[in-house]
Amino acid sequence: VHKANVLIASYGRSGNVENAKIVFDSISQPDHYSWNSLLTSYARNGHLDAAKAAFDGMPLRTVVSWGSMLAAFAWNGHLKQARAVFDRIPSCNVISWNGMVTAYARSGCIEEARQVFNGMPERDVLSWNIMVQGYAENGVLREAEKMVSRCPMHNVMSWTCLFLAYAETGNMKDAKASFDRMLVRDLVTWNAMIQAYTQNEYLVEAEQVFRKMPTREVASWNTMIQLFSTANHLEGAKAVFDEMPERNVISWTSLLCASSSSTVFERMPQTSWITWNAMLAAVCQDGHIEKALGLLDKMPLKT
RNA sequence: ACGAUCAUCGCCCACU
Repeated sequence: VHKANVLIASYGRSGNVENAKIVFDSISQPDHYSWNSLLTSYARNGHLDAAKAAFDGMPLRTVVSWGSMLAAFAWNGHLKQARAVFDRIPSCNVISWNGMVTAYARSGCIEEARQVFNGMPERDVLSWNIMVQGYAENGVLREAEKMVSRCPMHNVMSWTCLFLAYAETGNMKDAKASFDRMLVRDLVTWNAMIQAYTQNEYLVEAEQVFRKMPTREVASWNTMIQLFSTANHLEGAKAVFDEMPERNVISWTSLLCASSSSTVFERMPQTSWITWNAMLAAVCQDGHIEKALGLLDKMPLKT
């Protein structure tokens, strides 16, 4: 049974609701894990009615089932219903509370989110994170900042979210200051820093940060390609590309954007629809209508 | 027997 349950859950995660249901039906004695997995498969993929039916039909509703249902409503924009579910949960845990906070925060009801957050009997890292992200997304940087400093755990993700919110305003002074104030940083933080500099065309600073980084990963290198690309420095971009220890689709696509060259495109080991769009854009820019149409024909997925 | 599988955030890099 438990193997089947895992299957249901993974089908659900990949959006394959039909298969999830088939597996579920093949179980002679589904337990509450099976039911919950089925429920979340529906919930995650927008099948609200099916989710409701599963919820009503299940023999035993655990706090997980309630949580799924809450998330299902929240995801589909039914805040009121989500709230109704929340109010009826027999025994809330942190996750249920977080779910409710998330529901409000994501719908832009940051005040309500805050109220729920304030009423929480206990909070975990996620609770704080959701609030920080919520404030940051709504541009209330002062509150986001307060949240981060009040948070008892040192949480990289919160710090990074706050940093990104500053960076988005284009005020690199504030962004840098918040970066410097961080007590903990991880790769993502560093990557975000060079990315922010690059985007705001502080190319020298970006490269300095890149050099200073304790470790690097593909994303860091990719940003360096883009750095040279924004500087119109094709040779530099190529040099980075050759120098980097490993490459992914994004590396290739970045190089493609820098060079607009179809030879790069042909050499690519993998492509994605973004790659195709990038190539298409480059070809159109050069006015090669025939080529563009040819590309369009060959495109695996048109958007 | 216990455990393991299910719900909430998941933050950084490519086209538009």
